Amino acid sequence: MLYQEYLRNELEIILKKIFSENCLNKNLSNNLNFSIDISPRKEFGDLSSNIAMVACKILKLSPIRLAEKIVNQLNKNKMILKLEIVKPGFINFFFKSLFWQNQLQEFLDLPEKFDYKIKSRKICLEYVSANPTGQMHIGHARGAILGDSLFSILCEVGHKVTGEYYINDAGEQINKLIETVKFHLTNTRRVEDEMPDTLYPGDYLKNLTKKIFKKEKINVLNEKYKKIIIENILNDIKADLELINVFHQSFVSEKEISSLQNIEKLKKKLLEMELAYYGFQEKPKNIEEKDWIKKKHFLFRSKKFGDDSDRALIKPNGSLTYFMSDILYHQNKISRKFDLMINIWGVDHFGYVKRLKNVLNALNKENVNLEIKLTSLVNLLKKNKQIKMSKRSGNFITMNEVVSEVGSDAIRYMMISRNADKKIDFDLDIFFQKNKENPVFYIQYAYARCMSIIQIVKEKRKEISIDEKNTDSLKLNKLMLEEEKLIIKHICSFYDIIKNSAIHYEPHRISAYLYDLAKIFHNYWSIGNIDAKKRILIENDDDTTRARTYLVFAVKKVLNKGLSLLKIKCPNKM
RNA sequence: GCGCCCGUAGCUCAACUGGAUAGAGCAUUUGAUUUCGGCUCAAAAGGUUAAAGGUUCGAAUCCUUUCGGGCGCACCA
Repeated sequence: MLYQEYLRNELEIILKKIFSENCLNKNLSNNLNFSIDISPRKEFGDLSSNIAMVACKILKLSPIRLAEKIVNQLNKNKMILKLEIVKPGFINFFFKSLFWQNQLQEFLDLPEKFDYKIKSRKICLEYVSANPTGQMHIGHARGAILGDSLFSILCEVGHKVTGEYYINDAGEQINKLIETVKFHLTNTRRVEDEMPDTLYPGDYLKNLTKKIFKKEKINVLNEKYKKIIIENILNDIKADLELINVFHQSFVSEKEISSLQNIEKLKKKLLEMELAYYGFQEKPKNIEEKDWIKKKHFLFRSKKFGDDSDRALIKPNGSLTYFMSDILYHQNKISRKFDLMINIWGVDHFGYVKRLKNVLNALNKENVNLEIKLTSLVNLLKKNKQIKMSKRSGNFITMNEVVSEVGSDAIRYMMISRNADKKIDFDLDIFFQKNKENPVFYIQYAYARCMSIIQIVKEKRKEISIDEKNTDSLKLNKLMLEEEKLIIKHICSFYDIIKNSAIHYEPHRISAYLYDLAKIFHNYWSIGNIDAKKRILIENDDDTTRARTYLVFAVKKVLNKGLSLLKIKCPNKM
């Protein structure tokens, strides 16, 4: 059992006992959320816990007094070298070396599929969902990679996840797309400037039109052609996504979901439940009186749920708003019986979050579990200057271009290494460097070093004869260095990091963890340069070499698994 | 005008969701290694966590106010 689980169990048993002794229901202790951490400082031992401070209130004891009680019980534990109680009430644990050596063995003995002890849920994870009206840009990549990484992580801990792409293949933006293609069909020789600004600018659609229609003369773009155009764009998007290893299991078409029948059904339900009505929309606060044209819409009673004004569902011309089609889509998801829906949206959709949740909760009797993760903006930097992006002129950097410059690994790392709600300054220059400043290089280099050790042992030190499973004559008591203990501690917390990353939907915890592990491993490596006895491979000392190589196996395993979860390559050589 | 998010070292970011003296990388200064793998390692310096108040054993984290930045608040996406 890894130390987190082990120590938690021990502490919980003790706590229950103390609760009973104090005539309290021992189950009260179940809700206590105490922590077990790697101690932030050496003086604080190997591990530390705040258990006494968290539990003291219910027990009406001072934290120190409670800590003493807990420590008294723990003293019987043979693996513990020393226990200390510090100031406000922390308990610091000092374990025997044997304990950590055993932990390494435990870690490598774990089965391939780790049991995270999480209740498996059926999850619909929606990401990307870029409109099929143009190419992907770097902002799309952020949502795509966050979504895709979350997909891996949620699957890893045991959830059943469907990665889904919602195709906005209906509505206004598609009309605009078709108009743009029509323009290119009939205006082949005109210069860009003459393009009306109601159309999508840029060369992409111009070239696409050429590619699809070649020299065919088309007068009317019927449904068949519309479909072909959208399919072509969608295929380009999928190809771009593949470049950064992003995939979906399910593609859902807006057009199919928002059939007349479904619309009528939803309209009827909304009216019956008095959630919607036909009426005039209020003038928004940021619009001048003179610019405001009063129109009659089909409106959601958003005010009832604390919104400033009621929100349009169906426009005067009968077409759907984005909001309405989102309701249809989510009702469709709900009918597919997911335990949880997670959406990755750009922060510009922020305004919809509350009202979508409100309408879904009102429409459905059962609680709707919808989690919406918003991603902030991405700024591209080159030579310390921001690369200007102008969607209006059509001159924006496509994701494709960024991939061809820095590669998929760099993009993937960068996009998940920051909390979603913070903007990213993506400095492309960093990823051309082959040094510590480039975090991807740094982590991959640690992995390559592990592989190098393993390779040397296999080829030049055959007498060592070791692999992950062959642990004959392995003497882990040779691992006595502080650096080795630190690595073991980190490695054994790996699965907790993944678990927390899944619980909070935060992949950046994994990238940060891998960076830390790479750091302490490089450190371990380099102390061998100062003191030959501390090298991993030592002449004339097979036992130590074997034990240290075994540790390297563990580091390799973690780096490999971590990088694979984030879909970043693990190079054997660099 | 209203709502939400953000503000942490000169720069780019962490901080296990309320824990100990707020940590990393870059840049700066100093040293080690160039022999398992070369852009690797160590040390120093750098902070009133935007500001002020409050909550409690304990606050970057929670509450209130102010300042600054971003986004949203018809339609369009």
